[in-house]
Amino acid sequence: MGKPPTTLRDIAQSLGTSIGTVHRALHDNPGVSAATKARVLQVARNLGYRPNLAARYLSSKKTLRISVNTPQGTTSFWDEVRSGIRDEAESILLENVEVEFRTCPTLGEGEEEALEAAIRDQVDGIIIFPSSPQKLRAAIRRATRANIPVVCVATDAPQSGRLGMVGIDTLASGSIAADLMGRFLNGKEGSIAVTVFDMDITEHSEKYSAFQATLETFYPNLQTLKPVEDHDIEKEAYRKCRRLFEERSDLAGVYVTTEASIPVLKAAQDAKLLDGLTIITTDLFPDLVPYIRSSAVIATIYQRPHAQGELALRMLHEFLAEGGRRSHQVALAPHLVMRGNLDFFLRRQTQELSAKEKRRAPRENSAEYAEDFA
Amino acid sequence: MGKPPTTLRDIAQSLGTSIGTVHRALHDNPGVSAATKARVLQVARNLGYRPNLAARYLSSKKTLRISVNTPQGTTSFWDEVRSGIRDEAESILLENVEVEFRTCPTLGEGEEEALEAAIRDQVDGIIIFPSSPQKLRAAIRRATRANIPVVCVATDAPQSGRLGMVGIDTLASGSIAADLMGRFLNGKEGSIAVTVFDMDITEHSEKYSAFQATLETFYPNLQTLKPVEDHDIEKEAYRKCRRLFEERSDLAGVYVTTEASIPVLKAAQDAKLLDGLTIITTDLFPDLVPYIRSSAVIATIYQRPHAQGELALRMLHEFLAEGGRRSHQVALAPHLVMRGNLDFFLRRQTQELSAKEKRRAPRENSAEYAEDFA
DNA sequence: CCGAGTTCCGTTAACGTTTACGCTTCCGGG
DNA sequence: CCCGGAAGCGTAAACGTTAACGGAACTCGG
Repeated sequence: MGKPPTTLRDIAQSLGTSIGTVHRALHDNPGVSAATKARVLQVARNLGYRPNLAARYLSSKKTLRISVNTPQGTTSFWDEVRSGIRDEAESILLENVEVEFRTCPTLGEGEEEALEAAIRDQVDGIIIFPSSPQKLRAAIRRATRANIPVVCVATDAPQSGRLGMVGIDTLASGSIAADLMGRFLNGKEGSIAVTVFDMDITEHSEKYSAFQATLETFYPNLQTLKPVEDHDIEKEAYRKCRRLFEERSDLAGVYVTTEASIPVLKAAQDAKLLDGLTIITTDLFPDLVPYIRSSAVIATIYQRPHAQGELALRMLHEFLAEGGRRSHQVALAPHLVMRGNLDFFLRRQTQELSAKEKRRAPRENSAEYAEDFA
Repeated sequence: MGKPPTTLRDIAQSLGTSIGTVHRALHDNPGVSAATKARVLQVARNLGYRPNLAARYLSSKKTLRISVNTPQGTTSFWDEVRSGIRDEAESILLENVEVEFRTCPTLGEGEEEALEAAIRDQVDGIIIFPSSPQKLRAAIRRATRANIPVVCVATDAPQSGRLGMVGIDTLASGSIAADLMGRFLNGKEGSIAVTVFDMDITEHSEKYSAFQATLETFYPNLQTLKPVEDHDIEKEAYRKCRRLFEERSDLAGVYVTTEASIPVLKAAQDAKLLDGLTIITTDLFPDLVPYIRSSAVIATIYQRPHAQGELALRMLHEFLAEGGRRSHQVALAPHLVMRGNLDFFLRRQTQELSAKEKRRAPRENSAEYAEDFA
């Protein structure tokens, strides 16, 4: 149980070699013959060697540089993600993480260039939002080959070799939206519109089909319409929705799966449907608040950007520090925001975005603290 | 920006004294005069000294022992809390945490004794569920005076000197329950029953009043009844609810704020009201699942026990390791579980409870890993 | 005035890793 | 034969903290 962990010296001794050689072998640095290297690796495995991180950090003192490649964004979503990353970086015990933000001004613009820049800069890890996964696949693969782990936030980039990804569980989101929609409409008949960014994005098509499936099973009197793709372009969203609203007289509700809910709401307003429709949106940002308060938006599904940022950084750091232990696919459960609990989330959001007063707060009663810091 | 942090040696040099003296002064160990101690403390503060945790751990190698005092529980809630604590303990980078579980077989039985035992054992920190805060107040104060930080989970113990607490935000819970209740009942009139453990517990009275307030503001045609206190005694819950169900013919819904929903559901069933009532419960455990599937329970508010456990341990560890930086009052947002997303939560629950396959999972592509561990 | 006991403080060896440096051995070209 | 260089390996000094030991000064009873 409590037997002391094996060290480099243990390995060296059991091989009759030196600690330096062992170190070189384990890090495949030059200066070791292939034969000894193999023997070292073998013994290390047998003895169950695991590096002592405290010693490593103390000795090398090299800080891990990680690049955060995210878009500016039109809502506060990405600000929250970034602040989650920052918070997590600061709270790491070994203070050896340094984040560099490479923020793209507009969605999709210069994403690949920013990624290449990060690789060129030899960062130790990358957190990225792949707005169009297939376009970035090659670049991500290049990073991985350059031995830089990449973690995706919010959207996955399948078959890109990325280390992992953290996002919202699409099934949980889509299903709860459908379930609420059905309940709120309470037996009414009609059709439901769903807007997405693009059905080519795995997450979006998954959300859509989860919504559709749940609605079909539990509320067969409601019918899910074909998805409206808005590509996060305000005009496109407005135009397509406006048209839909005028054409479908049996429309009962709308589920906006992306952060682009404002143009949809404007379209509903202009079509004089804002009060008649049951609208469920996604995310939470200032412009949406009045709609929630007035009940025009009955509920919104909060994708916890702050938590996404925290987890992405933690995943990357754990991997870089000890060689990856945790699961590399994190699907968060979304939060549900309605009129009643809206204030709770707004308070928390501003807290997380400023995140100043929560550190170094005055203390009450602690000798340890007095000893160490006073 | 990147100037090197101050070390013990820096302090010693700037004072013309030795590193040993500085160490003794900062830890108020015996062997330093009051005068020099004061000077050391002063200089340390001026130079902004912060201990290097890696060096500390490397040198002392003492493991932090923390005691987890929780009840056995009738649902899986406490199992999940404990497994969250275990997971977090294992994932801590410096592997210096050791948890001792002191589980009380029945609620409230031997709680104080277990706490005293932990203090006697000289643990470094305690995580506790104070089922009746006022009874434990004195004992918690004793722990704090013995310099053992105490963190409360799920329920707070006010004015006990406890280091901090992590739980579910009561306002967010109560309000969302009310908001959903109102929406689901969709304009119907009637009264709503609310069951709690005991109105003396801050959390429960807060949940109740949040529910009541939200319902009153947004759904004035619904009326919140006086709370039913069940004290987590099955018979009491059944009896009181059964009586209420027979007396109030205008009853439209029930909100169970505790994990003791089964007796309430049984009472509703026996009163032939299971289909007529809109029931919102709390927590998620196997016995509740069929009720959710059958829609007898329309929604349940999941209090995220696993996350509570993780955060409690993290709070304690951060405090012990670096002298407490984070906020010491954590209020989590609850999750909403309905038919649609039920499976997501069940899957995740079993995953968290077993928590074996997620560690040391086979890897795909990592040189770092190969180097260090292979 | 001497030894024993305090009080206060300096010194030093750990802890496990990284890194720079230095020492062999071996090989090919002059 | 000797020199330059490279490949392979050992050595040792860091990194910042803890903890044990030792020594100087001072006190006090005998």
